[in-house]
Amino acid sequence: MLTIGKLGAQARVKVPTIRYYEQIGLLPEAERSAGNQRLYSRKALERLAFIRHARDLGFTLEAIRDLLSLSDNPEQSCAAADAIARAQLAEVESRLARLTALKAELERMVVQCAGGKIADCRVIEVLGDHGHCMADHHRPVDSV
Amino acid sequence: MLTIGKLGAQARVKVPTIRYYEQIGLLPEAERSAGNQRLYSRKALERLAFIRHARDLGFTLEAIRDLLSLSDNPEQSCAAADAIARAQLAEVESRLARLTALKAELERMVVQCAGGKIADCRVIEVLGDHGHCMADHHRPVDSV
DNA sequence: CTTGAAGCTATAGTTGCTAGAGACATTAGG
DNA sequence: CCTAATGTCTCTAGCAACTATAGCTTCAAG
Repeated sequence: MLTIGKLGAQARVKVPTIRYYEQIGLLPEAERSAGNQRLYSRKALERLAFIRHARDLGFTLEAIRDLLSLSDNPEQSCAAADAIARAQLAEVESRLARLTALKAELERMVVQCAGGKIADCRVIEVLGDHGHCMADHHRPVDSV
Repeated sequence: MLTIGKLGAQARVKVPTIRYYEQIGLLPEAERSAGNQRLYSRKALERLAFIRHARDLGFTLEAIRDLLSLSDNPEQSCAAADAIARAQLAEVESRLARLTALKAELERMVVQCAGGKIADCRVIEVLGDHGHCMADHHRPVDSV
């Protein structure tokens, strides 16, 4: 049995984050020691590793909740999990496209800034005028 | 003079967002009509367009605050604005790299899911096991 | 002159954590 | 065995950057 600190170290998840996951029901309530400290099994570590990995891949906690409920009921069809992963892939591809356009524009801005005064600064100028845009990146680029 | 709704439409910024920007001091307090409604000049529209564009490019509100104070003092050197833009570019490049790795893994997951039962589903399996990772994307991928 | 859209303020909610306070538990060293 | 340091507990509040709701007032069109 692992204490919360060891668990966090093994899964590379911070301790308050683990407690937060328990609070929102993503992790079951942990067993407790005589002194009321949380104790975790190897199974709990696997579940947390699953969550950590899915977060790294950009899944929201809601999507992870779905995936976990799928893996808790392994007799169902794989289609649902597949759909979640496909949706996630589409999202990632869209973000990639927008980020690429965005990178081009930032590079253009930086190159054009010739080290003069603000008054001539292309960074400021480009930011002030949509007409200078080369690409259609005009949708919120919020989260990976 | 524009009402807040017209301003929002022209800059493609939602009305509550404009009020929020005023509240946090990113926009100056607007003039008011006799009936206490906010009125905006063309200058205000430009400032809001600047913010909108910078947000699209992924600048934080804090970075935008800095850029705006630079553009309010056009006699200074351009170096600070350039530094902000360069930092943003570096951030975007790092996100691009991680997203690309992530996309590869999601594709692999989707391909491997052959439409069977969850018990054989690679989506779940890959997410549960860091050993399956092909790329080093194991850093928080939080925001674009 | 009426009615419906648009505006106002204020507050609370969102996502995914992170940080702090103050109290109790555990462990390593002397 | 005692103590000091570290770890853990609960609870609350805070972060970014909005978004939504409620309950009101104002404005513009017909």
